[in-house]
Amino acid sequence: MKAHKEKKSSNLADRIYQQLKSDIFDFRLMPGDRFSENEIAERMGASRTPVREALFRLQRESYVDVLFRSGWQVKPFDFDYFEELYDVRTILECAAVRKICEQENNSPKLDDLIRIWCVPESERLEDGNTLSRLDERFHEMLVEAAGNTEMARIHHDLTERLRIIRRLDFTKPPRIDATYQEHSSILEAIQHRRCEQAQIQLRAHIESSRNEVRKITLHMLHEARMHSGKADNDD
Amino acid sequence: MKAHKEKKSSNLADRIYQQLKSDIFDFRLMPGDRFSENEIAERMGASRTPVREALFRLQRESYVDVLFRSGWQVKPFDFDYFEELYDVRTILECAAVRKICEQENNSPKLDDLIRIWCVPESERLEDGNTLSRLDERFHEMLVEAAGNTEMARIHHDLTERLRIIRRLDFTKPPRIDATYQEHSSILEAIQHRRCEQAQIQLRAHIESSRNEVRKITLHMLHEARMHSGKADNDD
DNA sequence: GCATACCAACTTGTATACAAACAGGTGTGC
DNA sequence: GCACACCTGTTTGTATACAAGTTGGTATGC
Repeated sequence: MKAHKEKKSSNLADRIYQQLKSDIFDFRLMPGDRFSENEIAERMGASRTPVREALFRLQRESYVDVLFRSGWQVKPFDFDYFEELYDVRTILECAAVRKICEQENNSPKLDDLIRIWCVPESERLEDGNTLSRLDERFHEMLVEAAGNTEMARIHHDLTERLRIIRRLDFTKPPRIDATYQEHSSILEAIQHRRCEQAQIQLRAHIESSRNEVRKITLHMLHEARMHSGKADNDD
Repeated sequence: MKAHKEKKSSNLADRIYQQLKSDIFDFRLMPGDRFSENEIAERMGASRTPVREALFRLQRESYVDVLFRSGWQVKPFDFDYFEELYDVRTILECAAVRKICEQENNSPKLDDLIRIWCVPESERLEDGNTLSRLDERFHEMLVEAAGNTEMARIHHDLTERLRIIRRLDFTKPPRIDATYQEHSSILEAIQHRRCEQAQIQLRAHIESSRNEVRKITLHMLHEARMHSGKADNDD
C-alpha cells in the first residue's frame, strides 16, 4: 500500500531545479543576474510549467527572487545572511552534541563517525573535493546522531545553503589536516561525555572554517565577475 | 465568516494556499484524507495551476503529500514529529535568550515584550484566542530580539507548523494566568542578565505548555474523527 | 535638446489542452 | 465460482494559449 515507486527520473521539474541550482553554485548564473522563465525553458528544452515549479522551490530556499511581472533575479550575495546561517548551524550542532552526551550508549551514527575520523594519519584522505563532502557529512551525522529528525532536516537545509561558500574551505592542505585533527578531537570529547569541552571545540572548529571561507569567498566572487567580463556593480 | 478585506492580492495561488492551510488546521481536511487537484480547483473556483503551486508549498512544509499520479493526501498526524519540533523550538529559543543576555543594552524588541507582559493583573487579557496569538508573538519576538533574522525565520516556520496543535493550550484560565506569570518572570531574568535562570524558566515554560497540549490534542483528534464519522485508523 | 506621452514587446499569472500512467471494475475463459 | 486480461475513467505531469501589467524605446511637442 505504501510501497509506491518514486520515479525521480521522470520528473522534469526536479531535473531543472537541480540544473539551475548548480548553475547558481558554479556562478554560471551570477548573483544579481536577471532572467525570464522563457529563457530558462528554452535553454532546458522544456515548457514554462516545470521551470516555474523549479523556480518557486529555489525562491523558497532563497536562491532567487521574482519581480512582479518583471522577471527573476539570482539573489545577490549577502554576507550577513551567510554569517547568520553559520550562527544557526553552530547553535544546532552544539545542541546536538549536548543531546548526544546525554545518551548513555553510543548511537550507531556516532560509532560510524569515529570509524571515519579517528584514524591514523596514513589513512586520511587528501582530496579537497572529497573532504569537503565528508566534512559536510561529519556535521550532518553529528546532528543525526542526536536522534531528532526534524532538527537534522533543518540542519541539512542550512548545509545546502552554505555549500555554495563552504566548499571553498578545503583548498589548502593545512585546513585538511586541521579538519581531521579537530573532528577526531571533538569525537573523543563526546565519547568521554565531556559535553562542555566538546561544544567549545566544535564552536572553535566551525569558527575557524568560517574565517577561512570569509576570506576566500570575496576573492572567488571577484574572480568570477572578472572572468564573466562583467563589471563590478557597486552602486 | 471573517470579514477580511479582500486585498486584491492578485495572487490566487496565495489565497488558495492560505485557504487550504486553514482547512487543514480546522480539520475540514482531516489527517489522512485524500483529494485531487481538480477537486480543490473546483471548490476554489480556480484552475489547477495555482492550486498546484499552493499544494507544492504545503508539501514542502510537510502538511500534505503527493502520491505519484494517484492524488494528494493530508499528512497523517505524527506526534513524534510535533515533539521534535517542540525540541528544536526550545533549542532555538534558549540560544536566543543566551544571545540577548550577551547584549549590553536592551533591544527595542525586548522593551516591547516587557511592556506587553510585565503588567499588573488588572491589565491582563483573558480571551483564549487572543492570548494564543500573543503567546506565539512572545516567543517569536524573543528570538527576533536576538538579532539573527535567519534564526527568526526558521523559528517562525516552526511556530507555523506547531500552531495546529499549540492553540489548544489556552482553553482554560489557569493556563492563561500561568502564561503571564511565566513570561514576565522570564523577561525579568533576562533584564537582569541572569542567563542560566532565564533559560531554565523558558525550558520549563515550554515544557508545561507542551504537556498541556499533548493531552488535549489526543482528545481533539478523537472528537474530530467521531464527528466526521470516520473510524480510527491505527495501523 | 529635453521632457513627456504613447506604444509595442516582453514578463509573469492563470486557464486550458494534451500525454502518460495508475486503479478499479467488468467481462471472459475455464 | 474464480482468475486474469482488458478497458475506461481518473490522476498527476507537461505544454500551450490567453490575460494583465511592466518596461523601455521612440516619436512628438515645446
